[in-house]
Amino acid sequence: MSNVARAVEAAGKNCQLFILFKQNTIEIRPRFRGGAVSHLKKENTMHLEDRDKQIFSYLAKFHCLTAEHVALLFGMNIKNCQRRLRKLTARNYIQFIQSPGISAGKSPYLFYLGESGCELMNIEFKKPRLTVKLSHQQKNTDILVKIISDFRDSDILCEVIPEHILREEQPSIIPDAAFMLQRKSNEATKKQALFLVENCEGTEIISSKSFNQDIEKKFISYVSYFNDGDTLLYDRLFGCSFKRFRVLYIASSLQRQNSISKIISSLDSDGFIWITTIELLEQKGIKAEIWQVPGTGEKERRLL
DNA sequence: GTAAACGAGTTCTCGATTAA
DNA sequence: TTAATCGAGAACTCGTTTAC
Repeated sequence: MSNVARAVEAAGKNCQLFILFKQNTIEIRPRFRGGAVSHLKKENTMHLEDRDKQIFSYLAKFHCLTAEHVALLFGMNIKNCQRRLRKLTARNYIQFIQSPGISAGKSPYLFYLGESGCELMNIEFKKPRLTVKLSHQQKNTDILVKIISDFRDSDILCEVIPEHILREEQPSIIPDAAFMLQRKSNEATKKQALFLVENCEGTEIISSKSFNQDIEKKFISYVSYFNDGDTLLYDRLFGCSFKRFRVLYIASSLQRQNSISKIISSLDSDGFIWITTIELLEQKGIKAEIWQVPGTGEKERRLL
C-alpha cells in the first residue's frame, strides 16, 4: 500500500484529521470542519481562465497588487478573490509578501508574479523589495486601480500606465501615472483623451526659491510641455494620436488643494491642470463632479 | 504585561451557474 | 450528468496596536 493510500485510509478512520498533499510529502493536520479533504481535492486541480491571465497581466504592469486591488479590478467578491489568488499561489503562478504594517491588524499581502506566471507572461522573474519607492508605488496603484474600477462595465475604455513604466522612457517630466480614455461606442472615430496623474503625498514642498524640485517648478514644466503640444511618447505608449492632455492633481487634503490651486491659477491660463482631493476621489469616484479647474475658476467639473 | 479591539486572511457551507 | 467555479455568509485564526 502506498503512503498516500495509507494516509487516506487513516484519515477515513479518524475524522479528526485531514491530509495535505504537498510536494510529494503528506502532512496530517487537525480537521477544522467537515469537507476539508474534498476541498483539497478541488485545490489540486487548476485550469487557467482568461481572467487569471488578465490578473497576471495586471501584476506584470503594476509589479504587485493586494487581494483587494484584484477584487476591485474584476468586481470580484473579496473572499473568492483571495481563494483564487491562493490557488494561483499554490501553483507558483503568483507569490506574495506581507506588506509593512501601517495600521492595526494584519497587513495585507502583496501578490506578485511567480516563476510560472513570469514564464507564461514571458517576462523576467523579479521579487518586489519593500522600500519607500514601493510604498509610493502602492499609493499610485491604489489610485489607478480605483480609476480602472470606476470605468469598468461602462462605455469607456480605460488604459493605464504606472510611473515605473513611464520612468523607463526617461521623459522630461515623469508623472505618477498616465491613463487614456476612449468611448467604446466611438472607436471608429478614434477620439481619445490623455490624462497625466500627479498624486500628492502631502510631503512635497509647494514653492521654494532655493529648492528646484518643488511642485510649482513641476507645474511650470507641465505648462511648457503643454504649450509644445508634444505627446509623441504617450502616442507611442498607448498606440493613439493625442492632440492635448490634462494633468489631474490629487491633493492629500483640502488645505493643500487650496494652496496648490493658487499656484495653478497663476500659471495655467489654458485650464489643463485639474485638481481634487484623494478623499473626494475615493468617496465619489473619478467620474463624479469632483474636479476644480483653478486656471479658469471652474468648480465641480466632470472628467468627461 | 495583558486583554481587547481591529483588520486581514482562512476554512467551510450552500446554492447557482457554466462548460464539457 | 458531473465537475469546476463563483458569490455570499458565518465562524474562525493570526498579527498588530492600544488602553489599562
